[in-house]
Amino acid sequence: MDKVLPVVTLRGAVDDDSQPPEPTARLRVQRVRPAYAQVADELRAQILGGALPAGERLPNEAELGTAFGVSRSTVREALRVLASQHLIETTRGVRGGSFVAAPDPARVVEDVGSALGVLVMTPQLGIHDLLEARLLLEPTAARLAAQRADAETVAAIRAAAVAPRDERDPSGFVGRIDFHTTILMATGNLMITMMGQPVNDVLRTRLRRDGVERGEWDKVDACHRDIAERVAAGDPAAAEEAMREHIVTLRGLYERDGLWTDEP
Amino acid sequence: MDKVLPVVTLRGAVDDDSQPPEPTARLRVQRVRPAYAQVADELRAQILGGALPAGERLPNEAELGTAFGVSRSTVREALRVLASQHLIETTRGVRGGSFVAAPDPARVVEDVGSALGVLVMTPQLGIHDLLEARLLLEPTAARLAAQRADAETVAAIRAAAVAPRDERDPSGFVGRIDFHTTILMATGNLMITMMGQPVNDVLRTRLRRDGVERGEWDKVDACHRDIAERVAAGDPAAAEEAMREHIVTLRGLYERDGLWTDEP
DNA sequence: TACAATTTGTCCGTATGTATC
DNA sequence: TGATACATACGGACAAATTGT
Repeated sequence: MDKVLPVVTLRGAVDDDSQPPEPTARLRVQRVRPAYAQVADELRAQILGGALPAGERLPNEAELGTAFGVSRSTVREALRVLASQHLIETTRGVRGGSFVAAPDPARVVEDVGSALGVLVMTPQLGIHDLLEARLLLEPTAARLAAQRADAETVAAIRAAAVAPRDERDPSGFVGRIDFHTTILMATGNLMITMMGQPVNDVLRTRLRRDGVERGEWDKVDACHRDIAERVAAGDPAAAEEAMREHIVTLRGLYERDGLWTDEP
Repeated sequence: MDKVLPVVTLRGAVDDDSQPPEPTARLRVQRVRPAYAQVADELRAQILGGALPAGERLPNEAELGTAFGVSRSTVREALRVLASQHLIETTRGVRGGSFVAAPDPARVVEDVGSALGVLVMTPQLGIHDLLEARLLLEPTAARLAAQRADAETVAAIRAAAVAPRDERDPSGFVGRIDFHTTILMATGNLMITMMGQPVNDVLRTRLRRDGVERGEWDKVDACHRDIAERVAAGDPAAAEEAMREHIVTLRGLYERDGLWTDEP
């Protein structure tokens, strides 16, 4: 309870856009920053600034309230904000409380994906953009994978290439997209994985799985196995080219209409 | 107040991981989903599902409470979660309330950037990964820009190539672009822009700009002008190659240590 | 200018659920 | 089997902000 210092707990502080010489500003200028937001800001700054290291336990809600000079309800609203940004985790019971969360790549990928997800229904982002991005990213990813994959990773890629069909995914649709995710992860570059994953997520949720003959999916599976083998062989150029051709083929499949739906 | 339908407002519902045959699970399984989270989930589903279109005004907090069978405090915590994810915006006063937020590319890029920000302090994501991702993305972006940029875009690129660095321009999406962002946007592909922008954001905030002789920055500016001219000339291959060389050079500059700081 | 209406913001008090010892 | 220490949830009250009259 030492580190949480409410430096300036000014009630009703304005967030200082300093617009006295601007009487024309009409568009909803947030004049006062609510207390819960100020508390959240302060805690976030302390977390990101390293004052509160990962795993650190925060004071309980009542103590935070007195420390910041606000009520418990206000503290709770601030904590909800931080929790939804995965900066803290809170558990109940004695030994419970709010703890600074450790950065988790998987969660960040999720966050990025869901952040991008809200854009995908806008007319500003169409399937053509997604497929172009995929064509930009994944062939090179395949190249890097071929350069770097160790035995374990190769095994994972081979496994993903056979498109596991479970009861919830009889056509293997989701499994096929997972192959692409596996390739991305095989680059060993978390940034590249995170850039590519949202595209696959969106395709997974927005693409209709029916209306395609089984023969087409068989061809896709063959492509995947081919790519997997080229990666396993450690042949970067071949892997890249195979992935490129595969994606171009997929693009034709997707855009030969009917597969893309504007309704989720 | 019609569209907000609390389909199954079960209090104390378990989120069904169905792990009765697993008594060994020790690692904090979230057994019950708190009411505020359930409310947030339901509202989020309605927003993302399109049942609540952008701009729509939600019922006030009291009404939401009775609709979901929870108290107003609980509703408020749910609303804070949604607001922190930029799914709603809340204002006070008559005519105020909570409104479904319109998807905003600039905000999404911000979110992605801040989500990534928590990762760059971990050993799992180093500057090498960022620069590799940049090297993957931006040369091709330059190629696409050279293929597609119209006169106006070319002018913007030229302007960005000579724009002064280190200038804070907090207004808007276009306002705080640097040269690399301009190139990304010139692809005309929002997905590519959003994939590349976080990298630039992170580099901008985490890179020390001092400790480099002015001559080095002059060379960078020269590179930018060179790339801009190749894009303007509509020479995709030349633009791509220039950008690639430029980034490789930058990588050397960054990694010749001292430029990367682990303190924000 | 003043006042009323509406809605979020904030507080308090209390009770309950949950995990640990 | 309690006892403890947390978060979770409720309901009511009032304050503050914004808009309209």
